[in-house]
Amino acid sequence: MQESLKSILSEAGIEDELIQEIQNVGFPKTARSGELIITPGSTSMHMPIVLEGLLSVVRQDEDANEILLYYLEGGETCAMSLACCIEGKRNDFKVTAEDESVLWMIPMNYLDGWIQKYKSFRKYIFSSYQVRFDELLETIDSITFLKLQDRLYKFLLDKKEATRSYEVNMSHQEIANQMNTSRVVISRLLKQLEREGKIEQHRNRIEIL
DNA sequence: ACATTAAGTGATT
DNA sequence: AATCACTTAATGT
Repeated sequence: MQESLKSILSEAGIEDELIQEIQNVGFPKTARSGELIITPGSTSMHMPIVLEGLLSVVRQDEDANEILLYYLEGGETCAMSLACCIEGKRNDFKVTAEDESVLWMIPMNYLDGWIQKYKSFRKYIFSSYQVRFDELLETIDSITFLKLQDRLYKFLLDKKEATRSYEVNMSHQEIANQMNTSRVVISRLLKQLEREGKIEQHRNRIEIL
């Protein structure tokens, strides 16, 4: 696990000195599949780096409406919790482990200093923002310009990409929640996709063809 | 066998 | 595309 942290960081161009520090002050956190990692309303005191597994970042409003923003995979860090860290604000999103995951948690009080001291760290943070930002743009595009059926198909393909599996183990209800629409609508659209031969349905499971 | 939860469908707005 | 009301199918106890 220390190894994967090391290779992730050096991949990102971070010098050995800082890698050493990150290893010293951080600690590992494992999450079971389905576990909530960041809940809305909490204040995060740590910046997480994903070492293994898959996390989903979901935006939530006060009526518990939800919308999936993006997935986080190995090597990535959560830009949103970072922003919260630095600003000391409350989170207004939730992060869930979609899979057995391992995170490396770094106490936030180190971040400021590192950003000042290490150009490579600054670059790492900024580029992870960049990546997140691009993903958000894509999500916005999809919400604004795609018909719901295309959005749904894209949702499934993204999930496939993220999990590297042709199986999506979600109920219609869960999908509807993440896309902020109703279960009935999802059922109808999935049925259509099935008729078009793009997917195959089973209970609590969808196979992408 | 029965209850519970998931999925399918027509009608209406 | 959302909601209602209802049916049917799958699964757990």
